[in-house]
Amino acid sequence: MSKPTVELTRAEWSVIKAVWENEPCSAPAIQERLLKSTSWTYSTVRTLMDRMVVKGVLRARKEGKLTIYQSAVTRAQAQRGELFYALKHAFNGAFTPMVQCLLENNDLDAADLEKLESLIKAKKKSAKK
Amino acid sequence: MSKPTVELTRAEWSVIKAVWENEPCSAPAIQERLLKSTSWTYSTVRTLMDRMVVKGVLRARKEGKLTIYQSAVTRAQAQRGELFYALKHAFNGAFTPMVQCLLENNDLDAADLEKLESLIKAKKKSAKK
DNA sequence: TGACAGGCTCTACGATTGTAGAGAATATGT
DNA sequence: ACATATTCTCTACAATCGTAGAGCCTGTCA
Repeated sequence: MSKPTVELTRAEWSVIKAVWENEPCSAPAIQERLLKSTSWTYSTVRTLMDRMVVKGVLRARKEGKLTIYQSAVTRAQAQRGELFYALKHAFNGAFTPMVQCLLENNDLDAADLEKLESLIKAKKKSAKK
Repeated sequence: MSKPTVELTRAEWSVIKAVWENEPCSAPAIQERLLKSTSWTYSTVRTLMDRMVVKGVLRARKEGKLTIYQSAVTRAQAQRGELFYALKHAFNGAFTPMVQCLLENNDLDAADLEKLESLIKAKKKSAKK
């Protein structure tokens, strides 16, 4: 009953990240926020946001003349969507090769590796229960 | 000097996977191959493949009247591209949260977890060296 | 020699994505 | 009452993506 897998385009990712960090917020606020990274005009941002409302990833409400937006999907949901997309298409759903690819292509320091190990241990415990 | 991050669309993923399993191969062969899953016509597949040549993810050569295709990127390259896209956009490049998300949202059995642990151990060793 | 089959080339068309301008509406300070 | 600034609405447009039809070539088999 929660959104069936969320899918965001590149531009939409920029927007929703800004929204998560500011919500509830207006379109001009988001445009401001994104200026450094994107130099998009108000029109551009607004168009994106309205399309996202249609897609159901943002929600909009009118407050006087201002339109106030907030996210309709959580960061975790969106992350899952993105990750599962990759998992499904690139790795045919195979989990381990995916992690393997991740491990092989990143410079992880000892601390990262420790962290991962403990995550796995925790997972083991909860699974075993 | 290898391709600067590969990006494939959904349809292109289907095609290139079929190519990897058949190359070198002709467009009709790929169409055949994909019929079960997609029921795309020859035209569709051919168009996709030619666009992929332009993008540089396939390579084509003429053999008599037949056009023979093969991949210009490896599976690993493409997987990396997809994964890094997700890593960058959804996780702002943060590795651990990504793995965490993976762990939290999949049913992994004990064997999977063992496998992961040993991957990490191996990585630790090679890093430390 | 004429009908097929298989492959090819060219063109198309609607949907989505990235990007934005023009002009209306409204509030605000003077 | 007016100039200004802010926000909004509407419309647009090129690029990419998913999908495919129409018609041309050529080898082959009766």
